[in-house]
Amino acid sequence: MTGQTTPDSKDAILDAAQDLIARHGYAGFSIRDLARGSGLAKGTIYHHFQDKRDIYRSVMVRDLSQLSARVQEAVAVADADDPVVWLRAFVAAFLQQAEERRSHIRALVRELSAMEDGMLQIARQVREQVGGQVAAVIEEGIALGRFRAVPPQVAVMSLIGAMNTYIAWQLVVEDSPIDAQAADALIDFFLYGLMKEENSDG
Amino acid sequence: MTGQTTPDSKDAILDAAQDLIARHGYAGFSIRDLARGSGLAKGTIYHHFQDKRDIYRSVMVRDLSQLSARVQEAVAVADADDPVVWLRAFVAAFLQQAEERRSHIRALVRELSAMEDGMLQIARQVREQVGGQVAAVIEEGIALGRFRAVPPQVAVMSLIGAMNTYIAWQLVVEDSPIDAQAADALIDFFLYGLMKEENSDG
Amino acid sequence: MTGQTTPDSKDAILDAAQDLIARHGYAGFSIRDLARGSGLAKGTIYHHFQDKRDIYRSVMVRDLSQLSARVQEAVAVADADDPVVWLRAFVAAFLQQAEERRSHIRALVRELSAMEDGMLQIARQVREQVGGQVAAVIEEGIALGRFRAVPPQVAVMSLIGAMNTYIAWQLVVEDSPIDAQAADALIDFFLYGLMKEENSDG
Amino acid sequence: MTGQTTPDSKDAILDAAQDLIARHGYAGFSIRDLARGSGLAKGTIYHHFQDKRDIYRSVMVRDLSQLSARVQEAVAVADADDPVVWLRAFVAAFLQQAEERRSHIRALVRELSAMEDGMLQIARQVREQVGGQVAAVIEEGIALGRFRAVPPQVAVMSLIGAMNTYIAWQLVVEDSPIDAQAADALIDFFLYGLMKEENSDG
DNA sequence: AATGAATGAGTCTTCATTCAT
DNA sequence: CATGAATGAAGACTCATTCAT
Repeated sequence: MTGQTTPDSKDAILDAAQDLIARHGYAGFSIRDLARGSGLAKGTIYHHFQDKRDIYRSVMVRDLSQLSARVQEAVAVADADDPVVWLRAFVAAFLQQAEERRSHIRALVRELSAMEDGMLQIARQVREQVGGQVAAVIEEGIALGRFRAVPPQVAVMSLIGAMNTYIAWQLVVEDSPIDAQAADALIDFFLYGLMKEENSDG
Repeated sequence: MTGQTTPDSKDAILDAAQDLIARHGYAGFSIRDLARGSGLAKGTIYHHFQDKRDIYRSVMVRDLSQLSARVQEAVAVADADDPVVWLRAFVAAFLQQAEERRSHIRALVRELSAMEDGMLQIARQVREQVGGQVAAVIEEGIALGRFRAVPPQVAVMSLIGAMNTYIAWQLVVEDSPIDAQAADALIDFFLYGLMKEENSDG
Repeated sequence: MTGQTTPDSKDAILDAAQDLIARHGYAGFSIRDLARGSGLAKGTIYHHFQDKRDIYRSVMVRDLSQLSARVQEAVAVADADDPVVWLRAFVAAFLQQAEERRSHIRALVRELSAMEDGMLQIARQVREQVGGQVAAVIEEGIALGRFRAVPPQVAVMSLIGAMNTYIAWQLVVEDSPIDAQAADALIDFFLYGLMKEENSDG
Repeated sequence: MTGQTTPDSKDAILDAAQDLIARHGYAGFSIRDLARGSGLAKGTIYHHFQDKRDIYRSVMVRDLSQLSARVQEAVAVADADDPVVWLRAFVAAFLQQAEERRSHIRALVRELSAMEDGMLQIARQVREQVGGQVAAVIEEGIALGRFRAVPPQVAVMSLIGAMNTYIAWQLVVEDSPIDAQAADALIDFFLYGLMKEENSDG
């Protein structure tokens, strides 16, 4: 009943493409490899997608929405009433996502600047969605009198920035896994700067 | 004054390559374009460099050292005795550098994960050099009793992370210039989290 | 009214093919474009025709017979007793046909030499049919004592040749419409060479 | 001393291309075959020419100028004072050229309508050059009182048209050689229509 | 130091065609 | 009658690189 368009091999292509883009970037992956990787003929790929760019675009759209959804979902279970708890859950989910999708992160990072306008809008949406949620929680914390009155955007940038840099160096440069303890130190530092007088969460 | 060995066309190649890499990334730029851009013949390029990788490596080495030197230089004039003043100068210099080298930043961001080991070591050196300097200043601030006792690496990551994220979104995604006020808010938030009881710097 | 066997989509394909062949020639048109142009799926085209060649052949057969029929028909109304009147009517009909089917003419011209034997036979038939008719009229004129005794084939070639060259340059090279006055001058010159002593026709 | 740019392999490519275009037309010949035919690598072809179109253009330019030059040259030896002699020489040279370059003629005929503007201008120049010469001779004949006063363009079209049609059917459709006797009849018919009272030339 | 000719593997993409549904 | 998924060969063209001059 639902418009099922046999997304069988289209997904196979997308899967293989995601992997290849993660490893070699846009310019660096070839349709030939994609055919090999997806088990389909080159022609078939062009039956499902118009372009190399079209494939790239589709992969990125799919991935960004997955990323967003997964973080959302992970955060949903946290106690929504306590901003501190929520933020800790968010950091944990975000870093875990990164850990699980190492190579994908690399691709995103690498291709960020090569993105075309259509893509960037999607990226912007994800940012606004995720960043907006974090900002809302921070504002709530301020309203509750638990956080001091800082511009929420600045706080969001600091938090996500610290995480991103940590991820970039840990996963991309050092090629070593996420360290839970380091992650804790990170959120602690952030919360200290954010909170009023009482300790982080002790 | 410096021992200039008239590396005339070698620099021309490097200049053209820097521009091209900034625009298209490693896999996306071609020797043909490089020849066109530098005004030399393809053969000549191979007379000066062994490889495409060799060109890439050379560009990155030159750029990273320039980046590092410029930040160093800008920070040198700041009052080295007051950690707060130093950190503010550092943030200003770092962001200004980014502003001036937009396209180069894009390239660095994009190519980070594609870097080979040799390159990564250079990147690591820069990080250690720059990050180490920041960490040293923070440690000094802690020793002086002006900052609270946090793991310096965490603080460094938070500061550089916030800046990077800000830069990435401002320059790469939004394509708009660095905003001095936003930069101030950023360092204020960071310093508040870092300092003991007194306000950021008044 | 006519025994129409509802060859619905077969004609749609032929129509689209005629247009495409006119524009790009045999090797230059693709089944994909044909599918797009006819509003049918590629598979459907192969349901109606065996081959790309088969499509081509069918288009040409249809077009040549249309061409022939239309000229025939136009000439039928002319006074069949006066060869001069008939020839003038023929030239007029021929040139008008060309005017109406510009692009088709182009295709025919372009593909003439690439035609396979089967096609050439059809072309030959048309030539013999049309040329034979003209030759017959000329012979009749000779018999009536109005034309001088020339080899009819030579006369036919001169007339059709002049028209073809005129058409080729006017429609194909210059891309400008048929000029009635020029057409008159053409037939006048021809008739003068053909006729005995009296003037062309006043 | 002359700017010799080693036109060695460039000519080899042009030669092979001329042959292939003659046989298969523009859309029908492939760079791969061209490489094979010229004994060079695919890359080398693109070192000398920008495009497939560029190759095509170059071949046509070269051929058209050759054609024009050869006819010119052949006609130069004829008695320039007698227009009738000149015209007979012209027809002979033109038909002989056609005979010698069968396949080339086919290509020209076939590709006429696919020609781009640049090419058409060249074709136009050749036409004006050749046609203009013929027209001049006819005008001279009129001035000398040997030909009747006809619009020279019409006469030129009739003559060249008859020849072209003859060539087209003989070489392209029938694939049989030029017949000297038929050629004679052709020019005779033309001259009769052109001349005043005396016989063709006997 | 510099060139331009040459290469062949590789690029993305389109081709005509088949076939299960 | 009609489709759309699938194919692999072939399409034009670019690649990084070599080498004689």
